[in-house]
Amino acid sequence: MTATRRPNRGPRAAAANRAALITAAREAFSATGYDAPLTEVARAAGVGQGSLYRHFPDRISLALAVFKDSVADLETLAARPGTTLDDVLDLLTEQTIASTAFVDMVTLASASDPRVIEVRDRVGNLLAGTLPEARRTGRLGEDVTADDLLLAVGMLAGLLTRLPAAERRTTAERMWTLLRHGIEP
Amino acid sequence: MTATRRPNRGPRAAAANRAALITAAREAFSATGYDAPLTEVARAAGVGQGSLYRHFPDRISLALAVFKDSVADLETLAARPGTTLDDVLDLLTEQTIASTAFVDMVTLASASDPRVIEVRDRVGNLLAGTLPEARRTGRLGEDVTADDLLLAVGMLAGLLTRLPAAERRTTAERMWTLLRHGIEP
DNA sequence: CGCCCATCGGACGTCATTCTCCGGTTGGTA
DNA sequence: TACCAACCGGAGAATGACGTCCGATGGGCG
Repeated sequence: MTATRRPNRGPRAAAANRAALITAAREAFSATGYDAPLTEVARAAGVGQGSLYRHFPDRISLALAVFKDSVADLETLAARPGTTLDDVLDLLTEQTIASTAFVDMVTLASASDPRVIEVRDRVGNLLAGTLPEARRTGRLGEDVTADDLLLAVGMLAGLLTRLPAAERRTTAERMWTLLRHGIEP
Repeated sequence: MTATRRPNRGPRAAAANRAALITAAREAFSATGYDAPLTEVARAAGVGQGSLYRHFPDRISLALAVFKDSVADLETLAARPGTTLDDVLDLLTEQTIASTAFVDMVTLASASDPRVIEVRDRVGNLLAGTLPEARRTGRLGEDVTADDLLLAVGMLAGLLTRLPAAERRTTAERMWTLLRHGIEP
């Protein structure tokens, strides 16, 4: 019955294009920021704009595909027993240095989009899970919430976006020690 | 000798237009951010684009005119005897809540412009002047520099830019207590 | 073997913004 | 009063990004 419509030129080229787009977008987001021109992403992926917009109707769906792994990594780490708040924040910072776009997306105007909200909530939740332990061990003030932590990372990202890539790591580390000290009791 | 060329239609309309442009720009920067369309500034000032670009050849010169007062206020405050680092930071934060554009300009790409560098240095210097006292009274860690403080304000501005105006004050205060705690010894 | 259709790529229309150019206006001065 | 230099405003060219539309392509199925 060949009931299911099977793509013709398809499954191969389509998947390859999709993958190429994600890779190109990851680099563009990293280099240029969340605002990177999609036109440029398509060019770098060696793909027409038509294909780009077919696979990813808007910037958000492309970004979600790019950062799917990032969130998964965070969740895996947070789920592992013995993981502390510091560990999670370290990873999140590392991701932010590599590309501010993820945090940008979650903080930006697009933050009103349900898909983005879902992602932010996931990050918020996995952060929240590590808070009690951090409070017990005196690493975190009683009045600091998961929201505060997200805002702090948002601040950091907001600064890094404007910095030339070369200075990001140094600056991020300076500011991060400052923030970490700030959230202590 | 009527030696000096005197403007004809001039001194009056020109000065009024200039003032109107500065006022309009201040509002636009505050509402929309440093990226506010200059076209809109001209419209709001009731002035043609030609006049805008004649008075202020580029965005930076307009912004410098707008924020001249802000820097002056900071310097006046810092020069007053008895002023502490906290006082200066409070004013700077207040200015940032009112409009992130000032800090944006100093942090952004345009930061390579000599005129902008000069302004940033002035702010850096007046901050630096209050550091010794703050260290003595235990309000500031030994290893925190004036640069760090500028970066911290830059972070805050980076976050506020992305927030709807209504949430700015609350968020700024939360993050600011966190930062202030962070710079303590 | 040849048709068919899912998929491809990029040309194109739209829109927002920047900045320039130039004909028109005005008021001080002779 | 009449001239004209300085100033005015806005039309519009240039740029760069977005998102759509459509003719071309080529792999699978009959």
